Amino acid sequence: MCEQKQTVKSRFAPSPTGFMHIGNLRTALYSWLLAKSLGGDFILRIEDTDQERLVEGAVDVIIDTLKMTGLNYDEGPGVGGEAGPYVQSERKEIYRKYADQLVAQGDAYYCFCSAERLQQLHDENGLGGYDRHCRDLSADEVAERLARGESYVIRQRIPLEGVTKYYDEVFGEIEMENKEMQDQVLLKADGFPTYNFAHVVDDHLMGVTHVVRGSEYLTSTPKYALLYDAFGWQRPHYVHLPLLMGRGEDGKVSKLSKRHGAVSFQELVKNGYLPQAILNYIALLGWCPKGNNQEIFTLEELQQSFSIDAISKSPSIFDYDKLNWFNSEYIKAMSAEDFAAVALPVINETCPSYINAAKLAELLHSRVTTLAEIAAQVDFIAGRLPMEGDLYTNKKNKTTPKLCAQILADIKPVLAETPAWDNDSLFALLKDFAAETGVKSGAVMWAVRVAVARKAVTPGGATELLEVLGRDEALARIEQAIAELNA
RNA sequence: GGCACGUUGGAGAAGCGGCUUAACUCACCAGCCUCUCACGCUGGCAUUCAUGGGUUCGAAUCCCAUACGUGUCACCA
Repeated sequence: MCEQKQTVKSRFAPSPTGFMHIGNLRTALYSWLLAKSLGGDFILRIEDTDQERLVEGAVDVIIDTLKMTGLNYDEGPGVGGEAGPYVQSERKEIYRKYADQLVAQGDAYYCFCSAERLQQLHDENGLGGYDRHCRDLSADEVAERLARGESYVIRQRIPLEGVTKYYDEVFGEIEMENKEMQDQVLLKADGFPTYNFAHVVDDHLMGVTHVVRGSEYLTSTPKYALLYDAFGWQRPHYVHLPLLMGRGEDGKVSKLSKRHGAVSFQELVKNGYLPQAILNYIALLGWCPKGNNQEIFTLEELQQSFSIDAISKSPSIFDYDKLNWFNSEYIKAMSAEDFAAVALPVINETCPSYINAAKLAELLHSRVTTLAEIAAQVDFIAGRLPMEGDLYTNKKNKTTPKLCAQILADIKPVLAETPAWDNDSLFALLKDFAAETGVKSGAVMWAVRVAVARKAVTPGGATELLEVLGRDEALARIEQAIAELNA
């Protein structure tokens, strides 16, 4: 009989902070891709062991994000599973039990040091760790202090000598001298476990085969490996991801954070980015399909071409320019109907009802990089803008305020009488008018567009704007423009 | 400061010892298209892969050193 192959199981284990950091989302994506590309399961676990940082509704944010991005999970809050509960605060007793086992084995010990004492151990830079003050307390003393009800934590007893190594699927062999490691806290004074302990216990109990997380854990993983060894558990495959960085205004690069702009998924969505565009973009930050020559991928395509060995080791900088490009590509790829469905509500909310909203949506479709730009682009339709600067003077079309006044005065009656009010007819009409009067057609278009929009850049040309505005409003604006020009 | 990891253009990156006079994408620049802009199209943009040594007939690709960068040293995850 051949050995049965263990099914792959990966997890996403965020702490509920109230928002989904884009770096965490990418971790979730890669973790999901890894499991799914190998036909495995993906689980969601909530790491809420820090009682001081609890945020209401934060778990919903995580679940909603996974739902919106299509990263469905096979086990976790809301869907259940054999290894539940999947919320760490509900597993407190489990950790206690395993911590006790470690103490009994001599792989962990009670520490009664006060916060003040620990504070003093740190140098002026906040560096320096624990001095192992309680590491060798006698059993009697421990029992006595426990009986007295002294506050304590449980610390991991790291070997003083030797080297711990592990193999990372991305970074390869990682070695760490045991003397470099701290006797980290496993169980806190409030009885909750630390991340360092809880995730190890949970990953084992939940059957996680692949631990996918950011490379900030690269150097603490030996301690976790030691924990697996102490329990006699099989160590999981480690897959550390290169960090997502941001470049600050000072030009310095550091871990992507709020100071670099919008970095949470919901913030980006609020700013008009499409979930799939965001996902596509971050998928390519730190990973690249073999021989890549394309950029746009669906989740299914990503899943098909995903492989660990194509994950890069070097950190990558989050680039809003490229995100914008992805987003505009995704917007352009939307059907006219789908785009109208998202654009129309914005248009109807800001613009008067007599305009041709459908036409406006059509004009906007190729001109918008985020959904949030819609409102900004239609401001001149929503209401008449004040005239700013000398828009009537245009070098290329050789227009001057005087010429424009003339053109507008002449064209107004023609526009008032023309039977059809659609772009094609209007365009033909203005062309003919230009030919008849001997004025450059570009000049006519320019004069009309500026009169009607009072904006240098508009989503559409003169006749398109006329169609959107409708005859009455267009004429009214032209009349106002003539009056202003002659004033 | 100790330790760990990284280093291909402004950004993401392909490349895994000869097919590379370093793909592809974003950004940028120029031109075309054109009723402004956008879209679209065309072209340009690293003689060089952090630097210095080596190994080799041959190196961005292997080795070593240096520099620089980032991460980490919490009763936070």
